[in-house]
Amino acid sequence: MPRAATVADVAAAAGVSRQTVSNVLNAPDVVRPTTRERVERVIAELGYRPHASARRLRTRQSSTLGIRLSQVHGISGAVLDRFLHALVEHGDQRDMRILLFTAADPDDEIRQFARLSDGADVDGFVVTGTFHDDPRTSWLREHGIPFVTFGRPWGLSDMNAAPHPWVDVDGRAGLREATTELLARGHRRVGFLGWPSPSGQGDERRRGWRDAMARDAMRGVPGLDRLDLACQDDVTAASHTMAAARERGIEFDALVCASDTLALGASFVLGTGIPVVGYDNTPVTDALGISSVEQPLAEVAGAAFELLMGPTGRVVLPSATGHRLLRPQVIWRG
Amino acid sequence: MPRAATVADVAAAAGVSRQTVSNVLNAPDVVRPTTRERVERVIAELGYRPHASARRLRTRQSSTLGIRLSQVHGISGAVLDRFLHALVEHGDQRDMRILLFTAADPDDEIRQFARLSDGADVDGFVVTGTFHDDPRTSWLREHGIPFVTFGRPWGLSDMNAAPHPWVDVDGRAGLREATTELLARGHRRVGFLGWPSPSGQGDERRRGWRDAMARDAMRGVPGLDRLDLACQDDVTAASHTMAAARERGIEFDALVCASDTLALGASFVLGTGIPVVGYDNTPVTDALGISSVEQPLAEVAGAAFELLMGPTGRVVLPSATGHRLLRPQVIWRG
DNA sequence: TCGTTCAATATGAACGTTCAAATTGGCTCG
DNA sequence: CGAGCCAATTTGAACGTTCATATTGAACGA
Repeated sequence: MPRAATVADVAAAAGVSRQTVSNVLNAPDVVRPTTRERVERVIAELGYRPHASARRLRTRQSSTLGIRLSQVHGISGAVLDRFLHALVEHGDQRDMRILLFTAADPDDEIRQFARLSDGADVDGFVVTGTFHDDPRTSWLREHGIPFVTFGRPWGLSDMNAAPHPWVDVDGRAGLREATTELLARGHRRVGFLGWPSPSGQGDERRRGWRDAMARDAMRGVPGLDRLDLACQDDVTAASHTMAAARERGIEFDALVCASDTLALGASFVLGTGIPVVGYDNTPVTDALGISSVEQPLAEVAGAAFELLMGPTGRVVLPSATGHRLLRPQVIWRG
Repeated sequence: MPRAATVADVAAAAGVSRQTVSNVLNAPDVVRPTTRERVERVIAELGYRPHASARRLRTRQSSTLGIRLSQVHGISGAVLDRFLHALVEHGDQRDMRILLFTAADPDDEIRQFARLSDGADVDGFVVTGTFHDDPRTSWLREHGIPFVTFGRPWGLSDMNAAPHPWVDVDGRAGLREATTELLARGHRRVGFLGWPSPSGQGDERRRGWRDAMARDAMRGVPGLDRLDLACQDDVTAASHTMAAARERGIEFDALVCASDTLALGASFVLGTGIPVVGYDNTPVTDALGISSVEQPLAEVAGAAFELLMGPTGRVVLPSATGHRLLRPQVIWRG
């Protein structure tokens, strides 16, 4: 393989200076059209491609975002998968790359933040799975490193005044929509199977179900609390919880769940007659014909870039810390 | 945030030259211990971290491997997930990074190869999901770009004389082991549900089942072919195929499958009495208590690096194209 | 005593790009 | 007709590191 062409080679072959070649690539409008065409032709002939590291060294930006590849997370691992895919595709359009790293725990993740940003490996981070009093976001903020979270900053009184940009999916709206539709289809005793409180996302989803139930149903139905179940995010636990509820004499018309894992476990007990709605639209629910709430991951990825880069071509420390709350979509099946 | 420290800063503070600082990091043994300690102390004080892009520019290697993040892959998406995780962790130890890219089809993937390697974004690639007459591997070979495949070069008469390094998991051994164990437990009519031939991996797994059946069972059992079923890799298709077989009067003691997807579909029809073994050990089988063959993905990742870098610290065009065929492990459940 | 050798460290250049500032030359206008 | 302007292009330097080579000084043998 011959040595790769450089700007100097292109410049010589086209009879212009290095800078003009650079301009053809980075600021085409300042170059006279005839010159531009000539240079472009030479670039194509030589198969010239700018050396990424040289460019990064000079411009002092890596055009790369870091994201933690979290440890496998049960049945809904596909969510991170799809999110990653969306990030990479969106990044392509913006000339950004995605670099993976792993971490054992939040502190370790902070150590990786330091390593990657000190080494100028990345311009910023996409932080997933935020939680109450998240040490990661405060660390990044203190160190002036750009980032955006997928997940809102739980525990704040006013989400709109968050100290950093975030994107999230409105699980409450998702479950409200699912429940409302079930009620519209004539179901009355629509139950909820979620996670024990407190849980940021879990409680939001529960609220969505309550919203719909309080507004629409509750005519001659016992207290909502009887239909409100919770257990660990585990298939077997979900089955047990549902079976126990039945034994206590609680009957369900339909069920909405905080996750596909719970939906799967519940559907074994409820059988095929009673509609169950899960959350995350994992391949399993697709395969089994269970309805599910799907997060708009492509839009989440787009919003993440938008918040981090704005209309500009580079990652900036966002002065106005925006946010985006996206609506999920219910996929009906069966 | 103050400007990050550079080798020059460290050198000045420690009263040595740039090169000595560089040596402390890259060739500690040529520096006198007392000097080394002094420099190391200064490095710690200043929080110096080498600038990755500058180093890459100078050394002409990116210390990065590219891997395609393939489009969603049904129920066994978790496999790529876990493989990625293993790659990243292993890469950490070798000071290598993993860069993601996406591609719509093999030709597009080749275009990405060109883009990333011309731009010196990566030193090489990990290519997954090889198939018969794979244009990707020939392209990479022709262009002198280092790579290793996860998946053997299907279609060759002699795998040991492959034109490029590869790692793969011995699915045949996995299914042989699973089947042998079922026979040892007293099952006789052990069926196989796989994919239609020809299929590299699928046929290998079928062979594993046949190995065990031919060796151990077949005393007073009808022809193997009756117990050998195939359908698309789809839960519903698997259920239908099993149901149809039953209607034709074929009875099973146990079943081994080419994938967890098939195992899932089959287990719905067979119920809980008849043991089913899947392939890939996805979270679903774990959740449902279905046995499954697990691929040693961490070892695959290790072998990939080993083949690509050898004992050296850098990616090299492997002159001797080695390979590694790893044994999977059956996870018994239920 | 004086070259010779070798370990330890220092110096200058180079990797390929873009930034900042300088140069060129055609055009307008008083 | 010359000063002034502007678009187009060029030039020199710099980003932070490591390579290749040079320099230093102490130890050694004849």
